[in-house]
Order: sequence, then structure tokens, then C-alpha cells
Amino acid sequence: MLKVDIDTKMKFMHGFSHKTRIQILESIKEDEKTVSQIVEDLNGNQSNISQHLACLKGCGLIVGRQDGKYVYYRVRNQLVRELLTMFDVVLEDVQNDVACCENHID
Amino acid sequence: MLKVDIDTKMKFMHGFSHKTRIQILESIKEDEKTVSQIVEDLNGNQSNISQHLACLKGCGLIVGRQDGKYVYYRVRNQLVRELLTMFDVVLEDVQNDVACCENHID
DNA sequence: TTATCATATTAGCAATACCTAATATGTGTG
DNA sequence: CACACATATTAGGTATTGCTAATATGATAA
Repeated sequence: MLKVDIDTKMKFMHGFSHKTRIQILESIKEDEKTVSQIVEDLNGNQSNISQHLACLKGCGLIVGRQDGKYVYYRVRNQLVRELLTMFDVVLEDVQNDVACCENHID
Repeated sequence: MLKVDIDTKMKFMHGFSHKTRIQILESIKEDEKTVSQIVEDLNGNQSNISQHLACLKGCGLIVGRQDGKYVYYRVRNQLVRELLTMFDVVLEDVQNDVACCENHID
């Protein structure tokens, strides 16, 4: 099938389009973490991280659960996790590709 | 290994972060096309598409080759193609996930 | 060479996205 | 209840990105 409308897709992709958001995703790729753990992890500021978390949640990339006064976030599922891994695989390949097979002058 | 620096990664990811760029990638996913074919395909304007193509090239996602007075662009390689497919797979899954497993009120 | 067509580049404006600081909400604890 | 702590939201200024229109480059063909 693979029928997805382009705007939904863009919303989804938007999640990956900022350094801080990528770092958050990597930070919680394996285990869930509280907001404050993530803030500490990235040396970020609370408001800023919270906004990016809201963004990621809106994009469907992560989910949160409240536990007492903490909120734990994790990547939504295994497929998203695999996608994150795939970025690195493809990027590495692209880097090599460029390095090995092209003479460029600049 | 999978050692990629975060800024290079962001540059790479940036390629996917705009509707027009995604549409270009989908348009040339299977076969290479000239700039004017892409412009027509997307009903875009020449300058705008050309700028997005430059961006995608800079990100390492596409490559171009000149043939006479035409320039043909194509997706860099099979891995990038697979990544594009994977977006759709994951997004479909996320959509179902959200639709089936969450009751939300708004 | 001149004209024409395909593509790239530039400049300036318009729209988006981001960040910080302040404030609000919500949850547990004394 | 009052307080402290974790997180979310809002407002605003600032920076980044994207668009359009104009112009430049580069290639072919007459």
C-alpha cells in the first residue's frame, strides 16, 4: 500500500530536521528518559528541550508516559529506531562515496 | 563503526526537511530526470527547483550529470532510495499505531 | 558569431522556525 | 493547605530559510 499524504509525511520528517531533536532521539533511542535527564544529557535548557519534545511527539516519533512527577519519553517503536540506525548507515556510505569516488577542487 | 559527526549528519538530514525536496526525491527516485522535467513534474518554478536541487546535491542525496545542454539528476545510490522507501514504511506504521492504539479527544 | 534554450546564481523581501525568559500547570510531600 | 520540584506553555525578539524576479552562465545550433 504505502499510501501516505505528503503533508503528514512532512510533519513526520520535520522531527528529524533539527540538531537538538536528533540528539534527543539518539539520547532516548535505547532507553526511555525523563525530561530532566534529557536536559542534562544534552546540556540544554528546560524550556527549549520541552518544546522540542512536544515537536517530536507531534511528529509521532516519540511517546511519553507520566510516572509520578516525572514524564518519561521514548522513541515510539522499533521501526523508528531502525530508521535512526539507517540514517547512520546511509550517511556513512554517502561519506565514503564522496570521499573515494569524486575529485573535487574547492 | 558508524562514526558520523553530528553536523555532517544534520546537513544530510536537511535534505529531507522540505516538501519540495521530498517531492523532487520521489520524482527522481527511479529514473534520472532533467531539471525542466522535474520543474514540470512538480509544477514548480525553475529558479526555486534549481535552488532545491543545489541543496539536495550539497546534502549528498542526489548527483547530477551534464549531457549536452541538459543536466540530469538522480538519487545518489540504492541506499538513499531504500531510505526513501523506509520513510513510507515507518510513517504508515506510525499512522496505524496512532489511529488504532490511542483514544484522543481533541 | 549571434541567438536560443537549459540551468544556475543573486538580491531582497516574506514567512518559518528557534531561543530565552517568564509564567503556568500539575504532582507529590510535609 | 502550602511548598517544592518537574514539566509545559506563552510571548517576544532574532535568526534562518524560502520565495520571486531579475540576471548570469554555459551549451548548442543556425
